Amino acid sequence: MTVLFSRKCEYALQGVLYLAQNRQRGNISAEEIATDLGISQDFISKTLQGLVKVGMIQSNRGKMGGFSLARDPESITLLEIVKIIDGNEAFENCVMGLPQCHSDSPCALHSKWQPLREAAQAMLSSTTVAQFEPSKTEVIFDR
Amino acid sequence: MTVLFSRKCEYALQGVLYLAQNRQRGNISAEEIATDLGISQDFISKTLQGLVKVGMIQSNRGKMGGFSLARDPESITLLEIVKIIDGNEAFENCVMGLPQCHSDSPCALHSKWQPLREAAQAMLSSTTVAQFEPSKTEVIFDR
DNA sequence: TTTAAAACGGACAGGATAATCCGAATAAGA
DNA sequence: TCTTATTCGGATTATCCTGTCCGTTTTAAA
Repeated sequence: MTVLFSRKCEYALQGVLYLAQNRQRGNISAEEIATDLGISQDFISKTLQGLVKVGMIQSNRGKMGGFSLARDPESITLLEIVKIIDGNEAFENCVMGLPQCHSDSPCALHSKWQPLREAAQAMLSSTTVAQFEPSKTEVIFDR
Repeated sequence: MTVLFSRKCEYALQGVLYLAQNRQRGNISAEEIATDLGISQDFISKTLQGLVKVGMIQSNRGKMGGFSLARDPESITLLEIVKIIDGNEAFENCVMGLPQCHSDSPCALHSKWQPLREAAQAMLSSTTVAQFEPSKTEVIFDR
Protein backbone atom coordinates (compact mmCIF):
# COMPACT_ATOMS: atom_id res chain seq x y z
CA MET A 1 0.00 0.00 0.00
CA THR A 2 1.05 3.55 -0.71
CA VAL A 3 0.16 6.25 1.82
CA LEU A 4 -2.39 8.37 0.00
CA PHE A 5 -1.60 8.45 -3.70
CA SER A 6 -1.12 5.84 -6.40
CA ARG A 7 2.43 4.86 -7.33
CA LYS A 8 1.99 6.69 -10.58
CA CYS A 9 1.01 9.84 -8.71
CA GLU A 10 3.94 9.52 -6.33
CA TYR A 11 6.25 9.31 -9.33
CA ALA A 12 4.57 12.30 -10.96
CA LEU A 13 5.19 14.37 -7.84
CA GLN A 14 8.79 13.19 -7.62
CA GLY A 15 9.32 13.83 -11.31
CA VAL A 16 7.87 17.33 -11.44
CA LEU A 17 9.77 18.30 -8.30
CA TYR A 18 12.92 16.99 -9.95
CA LEU A 19 12.22 19.18 -12.99
CA ALA A 20 11.74 22.19 -10.71
CA GLN A 21 14.92 21.49 -8.79
CA ASN A 22 16.90 21.24 -12.04
CA ARG A 23 15.03 23.86 -14.01
CA GLN A 24 18.04 25.97 -14.98
CA ARG A 25 19.55 22.96 -16.77
CA GLY A 26 16.82 22.91 -19.41
CA ASN A 27 15.67 19.57 -20.81
CA ILE A 28 16.02 16.65 -18.43
CA SER A 29 15.80 13.15 -19.90
CA ALA A 30 13.56 10.44 -18.49
CA GLU A 31 16.66 8.31 -18.12
CA GLU A 32 18.31 10.80 -15.79
CA ILE A 33 15.18 11.24 -13.71
CA ALA A 34 14.65 7.49 -13.45
CA THR A 35 18.26 6.85 -12.49
CA ASP A 36 18.39 9.62 -9.92
CA LEU A 37 15.08 8.67 -8.33
CA GLY A 38 15.75 4.94 -8.61
CA ILE A 39 12.55 4.15 -10.46
CA SER A 40 11.52 2.65 -13.80
CA GLN A 41 12.39 4.77 -16.82
CA ASP A 42 9.48 3.53 -18.90
CA PHE A 43 7.02 4.18 -16.12
CA ILE A 44 8.13 7.70 -15.24
CA SER A 45 8.31 8.45 -18.95
CA LYS A 46 4.68 7.44 -19.48
CA THR A 47 3.63 9.31 -16.39
CA LEU A 48 5.31 12.53 -17.48
CA GLN A 49 3.82 12.15 -20.96
CA GLY A 50 0.44 12.44 -19.31
CA LEU A 51 1.46 15.77 -17.82
CA VAL A 52 2.71 16.93 -21.21
CA LYS A 53 -0.73 16.23 -22.67
CA VAL A 54 -2.37 18.66 -20.24
CA GLY A 55 0.28 21.31 -20.78
CA MET A 56 1.86 21.29 -17.36
CA ILE A 57 5.27 20.24 -18.65
CA GLN A 58 6.97 20.26 -22.04
CA SER A 59 8.84 17.54 -23.88
CA ASN A 60 11.35 17.58 -26.70
CA ARG A 61 12.17 14.53 -28.76
CA GLY A 62 15.47 13.65 -30.27
CA LYS A 63 19.02 14.22 -29.19
CA MET A 64 19.30 16.64 -26.29
CA GLY A 65 15.58 16.20 -25.75
CA GLY A 66 13.80 15.63 -22.48
CA PHE A 67 11.25 17.19 -20.18
CA SER A 68 10.93 20.63 -18.63
CA LEU A 69 8.27 22.71 -16.92
CA ALA A 70 5.88 24.36 -19.38
CA ARG A 71 4.41 26.89 -16.99
CA ASP A 72 5.43 29.32 -14.29
CA PRO A 73 6.48 27.14 -11.33
CA GLU A 74 4.53 29.49 -9.06
CA SER A 75 1.35 28.40 -10.82
CA ILE A 76 1.86 24.65 -10.46
CA THR A 77 0.50 23.31 -7.17
CA LEU A 78 0.97 19.80 -5.86
CA LEU A 79 -2.80 19.47 -5.69
CA GLU A 80 -3.04 20.03 -9.43
CA ILE A 81 -0.58 17.22 -10.08
CA VAL A 82 -2.47 14.88 -7.79
CA LYS A 83 -5.82 15.67 -9.37
CA ILE A 84 -4.51 15.11 -12.90
CA ILE A 85 -3.18 11.66 -12.02
CA ASP A 86 -5.45 10.34 -9.27
CA GLY A 87 -8.47 12.57 -9.62
CA ASN A 88 -10.53 13.74 -6.69
CA GLU A 89 -11.11 10.42 -4.95
CA ALA A 90 -8.71 10.94 -2.08
CA PHE A 91 -10.51 14.16 -1.18
CA GLU A 92 -14.07 13.06 -1.84
CA ASN A 93 -14.40 9.44 -0.86
CA CYS A 94 -15.33 8.17 2.59
CA VAL A 95 -12.32 7.16 4.64
CA MET A 96 -14.09 3.91 5.55
CA GLY A 97 -15.17 3.33 1.96
CA LEU A 98 -18.89 3.74 2.59
CA PRO A 99 -20.47 4.63 -0.76
CA GLN A 100 -23.45 6.47 0.78
CA CYS A 101 -21.28 8.75 2.90
CA HIS A 102 -21.49 12.43 1.94
CA SER A 103 -21.67 15.67 3.85
CA ASP A 104 -25.46 15.52 3.73
CA SER A 105 -25.60 11.87 4.88
CA PRO A 106 -22.37 11.50 6.84
CA CYS A 107 -21.01 8.24 8.21
CA ALA A 108 -20.10 7.88 11.86
CA LEU A 109 -16.55 9.01 11.17
CA HIS A 110 -17.27 11.76 8.67
CA SER A 111 -17.02 14.76 11.00
CA LYS A 112 -13.76 13.49 12.44
CA TRP A 113 -12.20 12.91 9.04
CA GLN A 114 -13.35 16.11 7.39
CA PRO A 115 -10.79 18.49 8.99
CA LEU A 116 -7.93 16.16 8.06
CA ARG A 117 -9.13 15.93 4.50
CA GLU A 118 -9.33 19.70 4.32
CA ALA A 119 -5.93 20.18 5.89
CA ALA A 120 -4.34 17.85 3.36
CA GLN A 121 -6.01 19.63 0.49
CA ALA A 122 -4.97 23.03 1.87
CA MET A 123 -1.36 21.92 2.22
CA LEU A 124 -1.24 20.54 -1.32
CA SER A 125 -2.96 23.54 -2.89
CA SER A 126 -0.75 26.07 -1.11
CA THR A 127 2.47 24.30 -2.06
CA THR A 128 3.82 25.20 -5.49
CA VAL A 129 6.72 23.56 -7.25
CA ALA A 130 8.49 26.95 -7.21
CA GLN A 131 9.21 26.24 -3.56
CA PHE A 132 11.47 23.40 -4.67
CA GLU A 133 13.63 25.33 -7.10
CA PRO A 134 17.18 25.90 -5.90
CA SER A 135 17.59 29.39 -4.46
CA LYS A 136 18.79 31.94 -7.02
CA THR A 137 21.93 32.83 -5.07
CA GLU A 138 23.04 29.25 -4.68
CA VAL A 139 25.94 28.16 -6.89
CA ILE A 140 24.90 25.46 -9.32
CA PHE A 141 27.41 22.97 -10.64
CA ASP A 142 26.99 21.24 -13.97
CA ARG A 143 26.73 17.48 -13.91
CA MET B 1 -8.02 3.74 -5.16
CA THR B 2 -9.15 3.83 -1.59
CA VAL B 3 -8.46 6.97 0.45
CA LEU B 4 -5.97 5.82 3.04
CA PHE B 5 -6.62 2.18 3.93
CA SER B 6 -6.88 -1.07 2.00
CA ARG B 7 -10.34 -2.36 1.12
CA LYS B 8 -9.87 -5.07 3.67
CA CYS B 9 -9.13 -2.48 6.34
CA GLU B 10 -12.12 -0.37 5.35
CA TYR B 11 -14.32 -3.45 5.74
CA ALA B 12 -12.76 -4.25 9.11
CA LEU B 13 -13.57 -0.75 10.35
CA GLN B 14 -17.10 -0.97 9.00
CA GLY B 15 -17.56 -4.43 10.47
CA VAL B 16 -16.29 -3.67 13.95
CA LEU B 17 -18.33 -0.47 14.08
CA TYR B 18 -21.35 -2.51 13.06
CA LEU B 19 -20.69 -4.92 15.91
CA ALA B 20 -20.43 -1.99 18.32
CA GLN B 21 -23.60 -0.42 17.04
CA ASN B 22 -25.48 -3.71 17.49
CA ARG B 23 -23.70 -4.94 20.56
CA GLN B 24 -26.79 -5.52 22.70
CA ARG B 25 -28.10 -8.00 20.14
CA GLY B 26 -25.30 -10.48 20.83
CA ASN B 27 -23.94 -12.57 17.99
CA ILE B 28 -24.18 -10.96 14.57
CA SER B 29 -23.75 -13.18 11.54
CA ALA B 30 -21.43 -12.36 8.68
CA GLU B 31 -24.43 -12.64 6.39
CA GLU B 32 -26.28 -9.85 8.20
CA ILE B 33 -23.22 -7.60 8.26
CA ALA B 34 -22.52 -8.19 4.59
CA THR B 35 -26.11 -7.57 3.57
CA ASP B 36 -26.46 -4.42 5.66
CA LEU B 37 -23.14 -2.98 4.50
CA GLY B 38 -23.63 -4.16 0.93
CA ILE B 39 -20.32 -6.01 0.72
CA SER B 40 -19.14 -9.58 0.10
CA GLN B 41 -20.04 -12.04 2.84
CA ASP B 42 -16.99 -14.23 2.25
CA PHE B 43 -14.66 -11.27 2.34
CA ILE B 44 -15.99 -9.63 5.50
CA SER B 45 -16.07 -13.06 7.09
CA LYS B 46 -12.38 -13.67 6.39
CA THR B 47 -11.51 -10.19 7.51
CA LEU B 48 -13.33 -10.55 10.82
CA GLN B 49 -11.70 -13.96 11.33
CA GLY B 50 -8.39 -12.14 11.37
CA LEU B 51 -9.62 -9.96 14.21
CA VAL B 52 -10.83 -13.05 16.08
CA LYS B 53 -7.30 -14.46 15.90
CA VAL B 54 -5.86 -11.47 17.75
CA GLY B 55 -8.66 -11.50 20.33
CA MET B 56 -10.33 -8.24 19.43
CA ILE B 57 -13.64 -9.89 18.56
CA GLN B 58 -15.24 -13.25 19.31
CA SER B 59 -16.93 -15.75 17.04
CA ASN B 60 -19.34 -18.60 17.63
CA ARG B 61 -19.97 -21.34 15.11
CA GLY B 62 -23.19 -23.13 14.44
CA LYS B 63 -26.79 -22.08 14.59
CA MET B 64 -27.26 -18.68 16.26
CA GLY B 65 -23.54 -18.13 15.86
CA GLY B 66 -21.82 -15.04 14.63
CA PHE B 67 -19.41 -12.33 15.71
CA SER B 68 -19.31 -10.00 18.70
CA LEU B 69 -16.81 -7.75 20.43
CA ALA B 70 -14.44 -9.67 22.70
CA ARG B 71 -13.17 -6.67 24.68
CA ASP B 72 -14.40 -3.54 26.34
CA PRO B 73 -15.42 -1.21 23.49
CA GLU B 74 -13.65 1.62 25.32
CA SER B 75 -10.37 -0.21 24.81
CA ILE B 76 -10.70 -0.75 21.06
CA THR B 77 -9.37 2.19 19.06
CA LEU B 78 -9.70 2.63 15.32
CA LEU B 79 -5.92 2.88 15.12
CA GLU B 80 -5.59 -0.61 16.57
CA ILE B 81 -7.88 -2.02 13.89
CA VAL B 82 -5.94 -0.24 11.16
CA LYS B 83 -2.58 -1.45 12.43
CA ILE B 84 -3.75 -5.06 12.65
CA ILE B 85 -4.92 -5.07 9.05
CA ASP B 86 -2.69 -2.59 7.22
CA GLY B 87 0.25 -2.26 9.58
CA ASN B 88 2.12 0.96 10.12
CA GLU B 89 2.82 1.92 6.51
CA ALA B 90 0.27 4.72 6.24
CA PHE B 91 1.89 6.45 9.21
CA GLU B 92 5.51 5.73 8.45
CA ASN B 93 6.00 5.88 4.71
CA CYS B 94 6.86 8.99 2.72
CA VAL B 95 3.81 10.60 1.15
CA MET B 96 5.70 10.84 -2.15
CA GLY B 97 6.95 7.27 -1.84
CA LEU B 98 10.62 8.16 -1.46
CA PRO B 99 12.29 5.20 0.24
CA GLN B 100 15.11 7.26 1.77
CA CYS B 101 12.75 9.73 3.42
CA HIS B 102 12.84 9.66 7.23
CA SER B 103 12.78 12.28 9.94
CA ASP B 104 16.58 12.31 9.94
CA SER B 105 16.85 12.60 6.14
CA PRO B 106 13.57 14.25 5.21
CA CYS B 107 12.29 14.77 1.67
CA ALA B 108 11.25 18.20 0.44
CA LEU B 109 7.68 17.59 1.57
CA HIS B 110 8.38 15.83 4.85
CA SER B 111 7.89 18.77 7.21
CA LYS B 112 4.65 19.72 5.53
CA TRP B 113 3.24 16.21 5.71
CA GLN B 114 4.31 15.38 9.24
CA PRO B 115 1.58 17.35 11.08
CA LEU B 116 -1.12 15.77 8.92
CA ARG B 117 0.22 12.31 9.56
CA GLU B 118 0.23 13.00 13.28
CA ALA B 119 -3.25 14.48 13.25
CA ALA B 120 -4.62 11.41 11.50
CA GLN B 121 -2.94 9.10 13.96
CA ALA B 122 -4.20 11.17 16.90
CA MET B 123 -7.74 11.09 15.61
CA LEU B 124 -7.68 7.32 15.07
CA SER B 125 -6.06 6.56 18.43
CA SER B 126 -8.46 8.78 20.38
CA THR B 127 -11.55 7.31 18.74
CA THR B 128 -12.83 4.12 20.36
CA VAL B 129 -15.59 1.90 19.06
CA ALA B 130 -17.54 2.65 22.26
CA GLN B 131 -18.33 6.01 20.69
CA PHE B 132 -20.40 4.18 18.10
CA GLU B 133 -22.59 2.18 20.44
CA PRO B 134 -26.19 3.36 20.54
CA SER B 135 -26.82 5.55 23.58
CA LYS B 136 -28.14 3.61 26.55
CA THR B 137 -31.35 5.65 26.77
CA GLU B 138 -32.20 5.17 23.13
CA VAL B 139 -35.00 2.73 22.39
CA ILE B 140 -33.75 -0.24 20.42
CA PHE B 141 -36.08 -2.20 18.20
CA ASP B 142 -35.52 -5.83 17.36
CA ARG B 143 -35.02 -6.65 13.73
C1' DT C 1 23.47 12.45 -44.90
C1' DT C 2 24.23 9.46 -41.31
C1' DT C 3 24.12 8.34 -36.56
C1' DA C 4 22.76 8.54 -31.96
C1' DA C 5 19.67 9.96 -28.42
C1' DA C 6 15.54 10.94 -27.03
C1' DA C 7 10.09 10.89 -26.53
C1' DC C 8 6.05 8.31 -28.05
C1' DG C 9 2.67 4.48 -28.46
C1' DG C 10 0.80 0.08 -28.12
C1' DA C 11 0.92 -4.32 -26.50
C1' DC C 12 1.99 -7.39 -23.08
C1' DA C 13 3.62 -9.53 -18.48
C1' DG C 14 3.65 -9.67 -13.37
C1' DG C 15 2.06 -9.09 -8.87
C1' DA C 16 -0.73 -7.78 -5.21
C1' DT C 17 -5.15 -7.33 -3.64
C1' DA C 18 -9.96 -8.40 -3.87
C1' DA C 19 -13.43 -11.59 -4.35
C1' DT C 20 -15.46 -16.23 -4.98
C1' DC C 21 -16.14 -21.17 -4.30
C1' DC C 22 -16.68 -25.14 -1.77
C1' DG C 23 -16.20 -28.51 1.54
C1' DA C 24 -15.38 -29.36 6.61
C1' DA C 25 -16.23 -28.50 11.36
C1' DT C 26 -19.33 -27.01 14.80
C1' DA C 27 -23.39 -26.12 17.42
C1' DA C 28 -28.40 -25.15 18.33
C1' DG C 29 -32.88 -26.65 18.11
C1' DA C 30 -36.59 -29.66 16.52
C1' DT D 1 -30.64 -38.06 16.26
C1' DC D 2 -31.37 -35.12 12.31
C1' DT D 3 -31.45 -30.79 10.17
C1' DT D 4 -30.11 -26.29 9.60
C1' DA D 5 -27.24 -22.32 10.26
C1' DT D 6 -23.13 -20.80 11.05
C1' DT D 7 -17.76 -20.09 11.20
C1' DC D 8 -13.45 -21.86 9.34
C1' DG D 9 -9.86 -23.01 5.92
C1' DG D 10 -7.87 -23.80 1.60
C1' DA D 11 -7.87 -23.22 -3.15
C1' DT D 12 -8.98 -20.76 -6.97
C1' DT D 13 -10.31 -16.85 -9.91
C1' DA D 14 -10.77 -11.91 -11.18
C1' DT D 15 -9.26 -7.32 -11.45
C1' DC D 16 -6.54 -3.47 -11.26
C1' DC D 17 -2.30 -1.37 -10.98
C1' DT D 18 2.49 -1.57 -11.93
C1' DG D 19 6.12 -2.45 -14.77
C1' DT D 20 8.43 -4.09 -19.15
C1' DC D 21 9.29 -4.58 -24.05
C1' DC D 22 9.88 -3.09 -28.50
C1' DG D 23 9.36 -0.75 -32.56
C1' DT D 24 8.38 4.18 -34.44
C1' DT D 25 9.09 8.98 -34.77
C1' DT D 26 11.68 12.94 -34.12
C1' DT D 27 15.69 15.84 -33.68
C1' DA D 28 20.51 17.42 -32.85
C1' DA D 29 25.03 16.84 -33.96
C1' DA D 30 28.85 14.73 -36.41
